[in-house]
Amino acid sequence: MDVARTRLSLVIPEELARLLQEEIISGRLAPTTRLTEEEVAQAYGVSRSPVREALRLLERDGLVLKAPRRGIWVAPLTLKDFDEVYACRIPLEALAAAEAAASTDVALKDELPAILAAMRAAHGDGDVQRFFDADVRGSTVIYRLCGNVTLRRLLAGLEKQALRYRYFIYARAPGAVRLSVEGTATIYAAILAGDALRAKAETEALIGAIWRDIRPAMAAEIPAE
Amino acid sequence: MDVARTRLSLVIPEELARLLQEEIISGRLAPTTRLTEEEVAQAYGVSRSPVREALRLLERDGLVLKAPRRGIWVAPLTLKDFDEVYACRIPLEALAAAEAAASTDVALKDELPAILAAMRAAHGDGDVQRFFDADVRGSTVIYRLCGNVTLRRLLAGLEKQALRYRYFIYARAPGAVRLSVEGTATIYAAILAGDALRAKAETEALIGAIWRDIRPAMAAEIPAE
DNA sequence: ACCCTGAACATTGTATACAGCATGGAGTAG
DNA sequence: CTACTCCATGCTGTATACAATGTTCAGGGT
Repeated sequence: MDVARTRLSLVIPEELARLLQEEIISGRLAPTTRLTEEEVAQAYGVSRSPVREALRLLERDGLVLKAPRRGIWVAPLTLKDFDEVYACRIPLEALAAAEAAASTDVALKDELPAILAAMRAAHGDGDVQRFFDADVRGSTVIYRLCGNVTLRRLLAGLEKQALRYRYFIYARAPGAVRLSVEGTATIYAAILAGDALRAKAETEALIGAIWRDIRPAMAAEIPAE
Repeated sequence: MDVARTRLSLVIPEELARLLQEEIISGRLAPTTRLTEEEVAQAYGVSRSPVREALRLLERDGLVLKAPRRGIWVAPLTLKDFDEVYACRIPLEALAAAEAAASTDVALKDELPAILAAMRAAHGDGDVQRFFDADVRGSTVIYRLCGNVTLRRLLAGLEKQALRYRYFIYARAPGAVRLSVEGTATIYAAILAGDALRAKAETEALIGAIWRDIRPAMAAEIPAE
C-alpha cells in the first residue's frame, strides 16, 4: 500500500481513473472486460471506496458501462458508438478550434508548432504511441485556448472515447496517421492566424475526413453494435 | 429511513441526484450554497456513501463544484457559464433535432403535438413550472428520436445547467416564454415533416434567439463570473 | 433430455468507524 | 492595533463491516 500511496498521491479516485483510462484507451483492458471492484482495489492496493468513485468517473466519460447490482464492464467498441462519437465531435471540436483562434494568449499559441513537430517526428518514426501523446497535448492546448470550460468538460468525455477508436485503428493501419498530421497542420495555421472561421471549417473537414477514412476498416473489425 | 426507502427505492444515488437536481434547477437550493455530505445524508435518511455518489453525479452535470478536502457547493450562476452553455447547446441541440427529423419512429413523433399543446396551455395560464415540465418532456422525446446515445449523454449534462438559467430568468421575465413556444412549434413541424436541414436551422435559430433575448436580463441579475 | 427450483457463492450497495487535512478563533508577540 | 501561531473543531477521504441482490450450478421432477 505504501508503494501505491506514492503513485496515487494527490486524489486517489482521479489518479486511479487516469490509470484505468490509459489501460482502456490503449486496449490493454479489452472491451467487455469485467471489472470487479475488489480486483481493481487489490491491484492498486486501495480499498473499494475510491475504486467505486474512480469507476463513476470512467462511467461519466463513457469508458465503462454500469448496470445496477450487476457490475461494470469496459465499454465495447461498436460501429454505432464510433459514428455517434464522431458525429458529436465535429461540431464541438470545430467550436473549440474557432474559440481557440479568437484567443489572445500568444504564449499558449506558441506551443502549437512544437507539438506539430513532435507529431511529424513520431509519424516519421512510425511511433503510434508518441504520435498520440503529442496529439493529446495539442488538443489540451486548444481546449485551454478556448477558455470555455463547459465545452472542455464535454470534449474531455468525447475525446477519450474517440482515442480508443483511433488507437485501435492506427495500430492496424498506421497510414491513416498522415491524414491527421497534415490536417492538424492546417488547423494550427488557422488558429495561429487568428482565423476563427477557417479554424472551424478545417476542423470540421479533418474530423469528417478521418471519420470517412477509418470507418471501412473499423466496420471490418468491430461489431455494428 | 423506511420512509426514505420507499421514495429512494430503485437506486439511491441516482434517485438522490434527481431530487437534489430539482432543488438546484428550481433555485430552492441557491447558487454557492454549501452542501455537506452529513447534512444531505440526514436530510434524506441515508448514509454518506450514496450521498457521495449522488454528488459525483451532480458534479458530472456541472450542477455542483467540488474542491478536494474542501467540500462541495452549488455551482454559481454566472454570465460566463451562461454563454458557454448556450454556445455548446446550439450545435448539439441542432444535431439532435436533425437526427430526430430523420427518425422513422412515427409513434414517438406523434407525441410532439400534445407536448406543444401543453406548452401553449401552460404559457396561456402563465404557469412557468408546467411550461418547463412540458418543455423537458419535449426535449426527452427529441433525444429519444435521435437514437444517438452519446449525444443524449452530452445534452443531458448541458440541459440541466441551461434549465437553471431559463428557470431563473423566466421567473423574472415570463414574457420570454413566448419566444420559446413559437420557436418550438416551428422545430416540431420540421421534425414531423422529416426535414432534417430545416430542423437543424430552426433549432440553431431558436436557441440563438433565446440566448440573445434573455442575456441582457441575465447580465443584470448574475455576476460576470 | 430438459426445465425448473433452490441454495451456496460472488459481487454490489450501504452503513459506520477512523484517519487526516482545512478552517476559524483564541492568544500572544511585535 | 495588527499579524502571526497554534490548537480545537468540523469535514472530507478511506477503510472495513454488514446487508441484499444477482448468478451459477446441482439436484430432482416432468
